[in-house]
Amino acid sequence: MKIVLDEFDHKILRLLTENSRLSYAEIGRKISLSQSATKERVQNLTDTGVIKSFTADIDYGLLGYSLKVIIHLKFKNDEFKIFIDHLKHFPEIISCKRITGEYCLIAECVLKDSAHLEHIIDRLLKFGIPSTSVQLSEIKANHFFRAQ
Amino acid sequence: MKIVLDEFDHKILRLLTENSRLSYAEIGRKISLSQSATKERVQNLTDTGVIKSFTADIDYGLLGYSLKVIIHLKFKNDEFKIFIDHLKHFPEIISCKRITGEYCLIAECVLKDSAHLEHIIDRLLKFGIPSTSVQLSEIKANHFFRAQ
DNA sequence: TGTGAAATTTAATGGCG
DNA sequence: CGCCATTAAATTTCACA
Repeated sequence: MKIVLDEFDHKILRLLTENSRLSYAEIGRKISLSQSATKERVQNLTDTGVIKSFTADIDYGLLGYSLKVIIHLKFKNDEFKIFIDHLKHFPEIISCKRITGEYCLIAECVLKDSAHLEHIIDRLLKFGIPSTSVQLSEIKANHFFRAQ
Repeated sequence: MKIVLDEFDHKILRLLTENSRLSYAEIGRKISLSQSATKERVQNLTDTGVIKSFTADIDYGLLGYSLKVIIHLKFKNDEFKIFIDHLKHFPEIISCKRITGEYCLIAECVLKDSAHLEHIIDRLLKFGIPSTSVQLSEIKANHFFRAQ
């Protein structure tokens, strides 16, 4: 199944990716479409699942969690499933994806300092083998890609 | 600098992380705060930078880009800077972070198929050495973390 | 900071091209 | 599908606690 979008839909997706709190009226003005037509399209995009969710990006550094790390995790056989069941006990892990390769999970983790990191690593070692990289800077974040 | 939030702010952050299009009135009802006080707080959270942005998450698979990969990139010396200048010519790369370790950049890339992937890898090889993992599933995505 | 009220702007719906 | 018109709801601003 492939959903084909027109120019209006693409513009809406771009605008909402850049600022998801724009009003329908505001979006409509920017793309020269009435407010009701804009609302209808946004509704369709969410109903079909093209827009998975509207979210806020938070700067955890400002809240005292200035260490952001990427943790790759390696497991024996299918033991990663056990870890996934325990993910809820790792609130510091704000995202986690399963990927191919030796390290089958990749997680983003938000931490106070290196002591906090050590504590998390100790806990992770009960499930698998972690490999940690410190995130230095964010070069591109959730950029909109215009599907052709 | 560390910003300390109270219970109201944390609840607002959680609600907006889960659905950034909630109205102030709706948020206010959920946390038992007037709509104007809620608006004031959301404003403060964005003005101080605690909320970096409001965005939409898009399902590129539904638009024909069903292959999502994580590409790690290795460079000689500081040649990664040259690549960063060319990032704008890689719209398929929707996020890119600088990290510590052998592979100093990690990018999320949205692709049509393996032919598309091959093409991207060929282009990346002009800048550095890529290592690619296919994203299998998203286990946790942009989860809210309640800073203590 | 928070509340409540008034004026302005949006959202939501239904009828029509 | 999109526009317009209408009603309900939300936003914005401000005075006051």
